[in-house]
Amino acid sequence: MTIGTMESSTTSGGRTRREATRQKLYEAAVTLIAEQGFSATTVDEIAERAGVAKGTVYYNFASKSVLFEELLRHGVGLLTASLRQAAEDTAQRGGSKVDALDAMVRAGLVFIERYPSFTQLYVAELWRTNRTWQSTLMVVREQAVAVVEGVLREGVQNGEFSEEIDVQLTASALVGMVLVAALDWQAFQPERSLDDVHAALSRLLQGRVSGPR
Amino acid sequence: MTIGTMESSTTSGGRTRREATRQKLYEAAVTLIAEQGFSATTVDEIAERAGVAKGTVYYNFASKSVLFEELLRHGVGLLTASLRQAAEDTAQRGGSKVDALDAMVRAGLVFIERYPSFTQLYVAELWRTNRTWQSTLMVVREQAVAVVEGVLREGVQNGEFSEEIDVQLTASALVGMVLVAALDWQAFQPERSLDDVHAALSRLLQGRVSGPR
DNA sequence: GTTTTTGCACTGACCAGTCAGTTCAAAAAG
DNA sequence: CTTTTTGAACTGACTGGTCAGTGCAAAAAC
Repeated sequence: MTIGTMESSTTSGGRTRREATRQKLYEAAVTLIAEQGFSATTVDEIAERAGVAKGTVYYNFASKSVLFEELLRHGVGLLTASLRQAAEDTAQRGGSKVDALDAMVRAGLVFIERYPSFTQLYVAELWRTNRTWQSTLMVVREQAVAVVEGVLREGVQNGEFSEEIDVQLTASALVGMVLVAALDWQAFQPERSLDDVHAALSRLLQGRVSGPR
Repeated sequence: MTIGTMESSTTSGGRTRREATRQKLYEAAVTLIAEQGFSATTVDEIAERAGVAKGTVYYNFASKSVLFEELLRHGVGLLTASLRQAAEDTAQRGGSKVDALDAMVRAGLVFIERYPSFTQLYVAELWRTNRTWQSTLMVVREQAVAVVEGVLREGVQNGEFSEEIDVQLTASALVGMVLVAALDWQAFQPERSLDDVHAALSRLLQGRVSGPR
C-alpha cells in the first residue's frame, strides 16, 4: 500500500502521490500519538517521522486536530468492517450467536495485533470530555459497539441468551474484556500467540472458567 | 529538601495545612487531566482550580510531572486497598472464590463511581510508552492486577476454577470488563444504579448469559 | 521565629500555523 | 521531438503566542 510510489499509473495526474503522502502521515501520527498522546505530539515530529516537510502536513490537512480525526475515522472503519464480517461469516456458516461472539473476539484480537498503536490511542482518548473530536469518537464508538449489541439482541430473540441480560452493558463489558486483555498481551507478553490468547478469552466468554463442574 | 534537617517534624501544626493544600491540588489536577490529558493541562489552570497561587504548586511539588506521579500512586493505593479488602472480607465470611471475584467487581465499581476522573486518567495513560512516569504506572498496575490474580490462583488450587485457565490473561480480561463497562456506565448512562450495573456484570462473570438453563 | 502561601514579573524554550518560494511531471505549443 | 507553460504538491524559515519553571519580597498562618 505504502510502498512504491513510482509515478505512472492513474489516469489523470497527481492523485496517487497525495494519497501516499497522507498515508505516510497517518502512519507517523498513529505511532507518535499512541506513545505520547495528542497534545504532547508536535506537528514537526509527525512531519519528520513521515519524511515530509511541515508545510506538507498543512497542505494535506486543515489542522493537527483534523489529521487526528480523520485518522480515527479511518481506523475504526477498519475495525467495524472486520467485526461485521466475522458476525456475518458465522451466521452464514450456520453458527450460533456464541460462535459469532467468539469470532468477533478473534477479529478484535487480529485487529489489535495488527494495529496496536491505533488501539492504544483510541482507548486513551475515548472517555475524555471537552475535546474537540469528542463527537467523532462517539459516532465511531457507536458503530463498533452496535455490531456486538446486534449479535446479543439476536441471541436474546432466538432464545440463545437469557432475556435478562443487559445488552448495552454486556456489550461494553465484552469489548472491555477483549480490549484490555489484548493490550496487556501486546504490552507485557507479546511473545504469546494469538490463538493462545483467543483460547483464554473463549473460555471466559463461554463460562468455562469454573472447575470441572 | 536538599540536605539535613528542615524536617523538624512539626508534630501538631504545619503538617495538616500542607496536606490540605496538596489534597486540593490533587483534586484540581485529577479533574483537569482527566478531561484534557496531562500535556494539555497547564500548571496555571491547576493552581486556579485549586484556589491557590502558582508558586504554591512548586512549593509543594518539584514539578508538574511529580505532582502527577504522586497523584497516580495515591489513587491506585486506594483502589488496591479496596480490592484487597473485598477479597479478604469474602474469605472471612467463608465465601467461594467466585464470590470473592464478585465482591471485587463491586469494589471496582464503587471505586470508579467515586473517582471517575481518576479512572479515566489512569486508563488514558496506562498503555502509553516512552513516558517518564511509565514505571510508576507499571508498579501500580502490578499491585492491582496481582490481587485479582491471587484470587484466581487460589481458586485453581482449591479446584473451584479449571486448571486450564490462564491466570494472567483472565485477570486482565476481568479488569477490562469492569473498567470499560463502568466507564461506559458513567459516560453514557450515569443515571443507572450501581446495583444494576453490578447485577449485569455478575451475570456475565458467572456465565449466566446463555439462555434459561 | 519558622513554615507556608501569595502575587507577580520574568525568561527561555517550544510549537501550531503561515506564506513566499521551489519542484517537477504532464499538458500544450511549436 | 523539443520547448514552454501550468499548477498541484511540497518546502522550511518565520511569527505570534503559550507555558513550565524561577525569583523574591511580603503577608499569613502556625
